[in-house]
Amino acid sequence: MDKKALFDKWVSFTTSVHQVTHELTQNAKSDSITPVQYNILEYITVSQPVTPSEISDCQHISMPNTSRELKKLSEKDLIEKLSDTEDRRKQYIRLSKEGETMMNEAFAIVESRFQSRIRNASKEDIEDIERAMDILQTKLFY
Amino acid sequence: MDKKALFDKWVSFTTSVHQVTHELTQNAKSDSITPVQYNILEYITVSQPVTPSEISDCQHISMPNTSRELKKLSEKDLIEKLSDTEDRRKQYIRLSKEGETMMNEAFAIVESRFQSRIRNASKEDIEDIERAMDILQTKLFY
DNA sequence: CTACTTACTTATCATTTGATAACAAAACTA
DNA sequence: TAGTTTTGTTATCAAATGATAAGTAAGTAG
Repeated sequence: MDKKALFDKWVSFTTSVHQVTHELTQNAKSDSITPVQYNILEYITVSQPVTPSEISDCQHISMPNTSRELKKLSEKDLIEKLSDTEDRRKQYIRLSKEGETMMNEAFAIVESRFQSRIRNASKEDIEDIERAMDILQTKLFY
Repeated sequence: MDKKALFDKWVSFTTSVHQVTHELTQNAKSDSITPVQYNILEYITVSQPVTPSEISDCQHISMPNTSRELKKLSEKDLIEKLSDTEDRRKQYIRLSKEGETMMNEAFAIVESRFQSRIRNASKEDIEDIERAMDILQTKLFY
């Protein structure tokens, strides 16, 4: 297989990943937050504590818009802001108790859908899947 | 590894896929179309000819909004609408010459970024990547 | 032929998102 | 200390997106 064919395969593969991700995550989030807010919360969940700048960089949202959305999340009591004691310009963002509860619920829905998707997979299948994800994450999606 | 751990790995994996996809595709599209319009064109590109209903289903856009965006793409001469001769309610959407040119340019940018990402991969790496994508597409992202 | 369904369109409205300018406060640097 | 950079905020505006109601035209079923 030449490199052009590998690219085509990559296109098809990523399309499938996006498709399935959408299936598993749709309607999992609470209606009280917007899609962008959910993405931010998801990022905070796996990376906390994070600064607004990091959120801005990783989620590709401008600082003013990041600040606005964080303010809204804060007003909804889903996150907490802590000032860095060293550099008082910086803030550390964490999920609040409520935010954690909300994200746990969302993740539980997604996980149950995920588990039912692999319900019929054999032990060998699971190991194959695991290995394949490791390979791709190391060699392609680093 | 238990199934919970596999789920965690899946979360991390899909996050990476989305991250890298974003890197490779950012600014590849023409400024004259919106992100949603690009997604629609991308779908048409790989699946043409398609009906508005199929676009609506697969891209998760309501029929009224799909219709609106297709109208805009049509006004920009990027797509062509053909009525089905059998069932005259149906339409078949295809890229126009201009639409193809635009999508070819976008894909060329993405592909060159993709190729430079795997520039350092050995022949074995390429084969591993290829196999891993096959496995995941068959067993997980079907 | 009538009623119902399907495929798509038009119009309208509210919300979300993205972009920009202007600002403030803290930290760094020469 | 004066000027610069970093980090974040506020305000404002335009564009993109999502949702809904109402309508048309073609096909289908009784």
